Amino acid sequence: MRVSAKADYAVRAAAELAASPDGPVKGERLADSQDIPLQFLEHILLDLKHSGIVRARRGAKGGYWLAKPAEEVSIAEVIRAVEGPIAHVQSAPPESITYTGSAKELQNVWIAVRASLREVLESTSLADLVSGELPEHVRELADDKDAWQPR
Amino acid sequence: MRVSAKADYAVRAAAELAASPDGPVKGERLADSQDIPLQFLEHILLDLKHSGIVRARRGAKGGYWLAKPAEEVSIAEVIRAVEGPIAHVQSAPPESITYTGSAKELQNVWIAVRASLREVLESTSLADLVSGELPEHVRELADDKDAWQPR
DNA sequence: GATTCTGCTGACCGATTTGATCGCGAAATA
DNA sequence: TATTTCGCGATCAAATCGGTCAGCAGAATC
Repeated sequence: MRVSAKADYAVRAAAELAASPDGPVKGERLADSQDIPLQFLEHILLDLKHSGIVRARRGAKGGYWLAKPAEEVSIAEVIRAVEGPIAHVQSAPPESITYTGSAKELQNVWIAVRASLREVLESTSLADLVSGELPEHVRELADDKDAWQPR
Repeated sequence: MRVSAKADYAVRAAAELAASPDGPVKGERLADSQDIPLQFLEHILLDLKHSGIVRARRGAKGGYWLAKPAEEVSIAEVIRAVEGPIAHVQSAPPESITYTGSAKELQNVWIAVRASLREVLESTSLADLVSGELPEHVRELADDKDAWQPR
């Protein structure tokens, strides 16, 4: 249940694109501004391109830009583009697993886990992220003092 | 953002223990009933023992049992025992990360992600799991038809 | 048309993690 | 003492992670 460097980088790069609405942004500038290794970032941007989140042009005056308005791109989409489906269990989607005996209800728990992740990640768009205006229920989760407590 | 085999196994084994309240249960029986490789499971049970969730005795009549009542053991505890902290980002806790530029708000998102995971995993005890009486908000998440939709 | 710029892409790399097995020692019981 | 069962480190193959390298393919500029 951890967030990989790749996913973190991807969201940050996408946020940077969302904040630069006009014209292509060079990979190098994204790498610099978010302190991400350039060549690693290029692979990530390629993933984002393949899943239709980003578009790109080569050559002088080339670079990357969002394929859709930042309001229409959720953080969940970005993460899925680089990490694949969210909240898989043993590499399988929770709805496809059946448990037996005392663990019968476990499937419902994993489904709930996925649903709660989705509630946060699908409701938050890149526009929300760069503007700082997170959806209300996300803000409430983040504002809870207990949520900042390590465990 | 995936659930490892180890975590899945750990919760299932713990559920099996929660459902066998009297006396020690042999590793072999746990492995059989939940279809988990025995020797792998033994390592997992050792982790659970080290974190005080389970106790064990060797020899004939030996086996494993819960160190606490099943009502007092959350699924979150079990997962932490085998996987470490939940929802770390790049192997660091989200509260320790600071982002710059357009990604400044990202920390709040990761905090919210962790909080939402905790809301599910800390509120659900092994007793809830084996009885099938999941906490209301967990049940609501799992009952939403959209939550069963793959993506 | 040649050059330069920049993205595209596959190959590769070392370290770590994952999912597991083996073997043996140490308790507990009979 | 023999048997049972857990404790635990060693080892292992495969996958993943985080990242680098090198060369090709378009796009713009001169």
